Amino acid sequence: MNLTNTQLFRGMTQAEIDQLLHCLGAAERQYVKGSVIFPEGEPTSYLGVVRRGQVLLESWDVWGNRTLLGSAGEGAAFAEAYACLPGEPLLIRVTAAEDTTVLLLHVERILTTCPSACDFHARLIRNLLTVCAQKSLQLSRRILHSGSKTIRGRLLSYFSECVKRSGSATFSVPFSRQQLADYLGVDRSAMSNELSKMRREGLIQYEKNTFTVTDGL
Amino acid sequence: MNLTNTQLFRGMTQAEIDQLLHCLGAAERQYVKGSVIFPEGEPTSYLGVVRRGQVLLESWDVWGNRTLLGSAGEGAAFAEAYACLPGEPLLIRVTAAEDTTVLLLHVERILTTCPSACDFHARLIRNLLTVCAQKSLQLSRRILHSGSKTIRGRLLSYFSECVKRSGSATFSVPFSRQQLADYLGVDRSAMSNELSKMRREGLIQYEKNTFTVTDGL
DNA sequence: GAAAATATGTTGTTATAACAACAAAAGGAG
DNA sequence: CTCCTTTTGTTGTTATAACAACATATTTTC
Repeated sequence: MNLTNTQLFRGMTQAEIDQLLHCLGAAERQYVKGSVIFPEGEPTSYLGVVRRGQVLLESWDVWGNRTLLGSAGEGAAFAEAYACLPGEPLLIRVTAAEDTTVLLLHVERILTTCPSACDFHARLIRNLLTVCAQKSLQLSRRILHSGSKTIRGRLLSYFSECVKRSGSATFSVPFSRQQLADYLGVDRSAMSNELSKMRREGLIQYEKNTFTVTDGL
Repeated sequence: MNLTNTQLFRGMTQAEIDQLLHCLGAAERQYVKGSVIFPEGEPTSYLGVVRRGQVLLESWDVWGNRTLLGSAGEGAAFAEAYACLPGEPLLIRVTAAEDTTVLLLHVERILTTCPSACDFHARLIRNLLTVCAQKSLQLSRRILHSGSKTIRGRLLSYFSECVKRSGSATFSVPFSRQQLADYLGVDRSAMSNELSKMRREGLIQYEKNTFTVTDGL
């Protein structure tokens, strides 16, 4: 993943980014599938950017229910809210959904070093704000998808976002069935059942993680 | 509400804030209970700060279910994420829960005007980032409260946050019963029923909007 | 390629929350 | 104070999703 295409480094040249990374003391780390990148309950001073792979943001309650707050694919930032709030313990655990490479940036350095000295540093701060705002919207959408009381309603709400985002009636979801169920806050088997029903009724088609909304949604 | 106590203006003197407000062209507006401050679907260039009263952030799906994303009390900012993302249509509607006075700030002006010229302007941008990050956490908590499949689980999750935030086993919630139900994504009458059960079982006590968790939560 | 592990789909049963309808209480307006 | 409106609580019924258990399919590992 080229960093020039990420939200965080948008508007910068590769040379500027290289200089910035050096100045910020950025570290690149690799994680094997399933390993924990940031544990729940601990604060972090670092914000992450996915260079390769995918990370999951998940939480487990006392009864063992997992909630999936979301995922970050290539180029996406994660844990930026916590990194901006020193000492704030993570409500979620960040894990590698597959073998993943991430870039870790010390947010304090982004915010405190020479904010006026270099042009692109100011740009970086502004980009960070944009990323935070977008993450808020992502979370809002996540909430609205769970607004319906029925499984079908939640699926349709989620699918309609997928259609809008991909600009096509056919799209692939970045989740396994279990993950999607946890994201929508429903039981996996009940969701599988509902998906089958919807397919039988001609509302949708799907093959693995690729879905097509056949009815005009 | 004194602005020196708000997250957005934290660390500034009244004189600095006054100067800033003038420089930013801030506008104060009043809204009667129930009126719409920002309509759903429209973008906004303004971020709001509640000076007096309370605002609600709510959304309605096609089936008529209302979801309450949260509320902003005195001193709290709202719509900051949308204001930071020009052209982004609001997923929610912002209304006055009671007679309310708000301060409206044009975010572009915060971000583009003389970012290096004045000290407290840089401070404002940094504060805005903090506010955005905190809002993200608020939304994350909101999601985690709906993680449990049972009404009781959701109530306990929410109450446990209230206890933590207020630092006391007795706290008041900023919601009516209907609003709390919409916030937790459950039916109001079923929630009332569950609250009664929990009271009978000695888990909680309540009187209007003041709750006490009697069991060590 | 075979075996194991994991993921997905199916069905039936049961618990639970939604829903509807109403009663009671609280709050506001005149 | 009284009437009206709104909010909250109660109960019974019904729809629905959770759950459990299993079958099938897919992926991973050796």
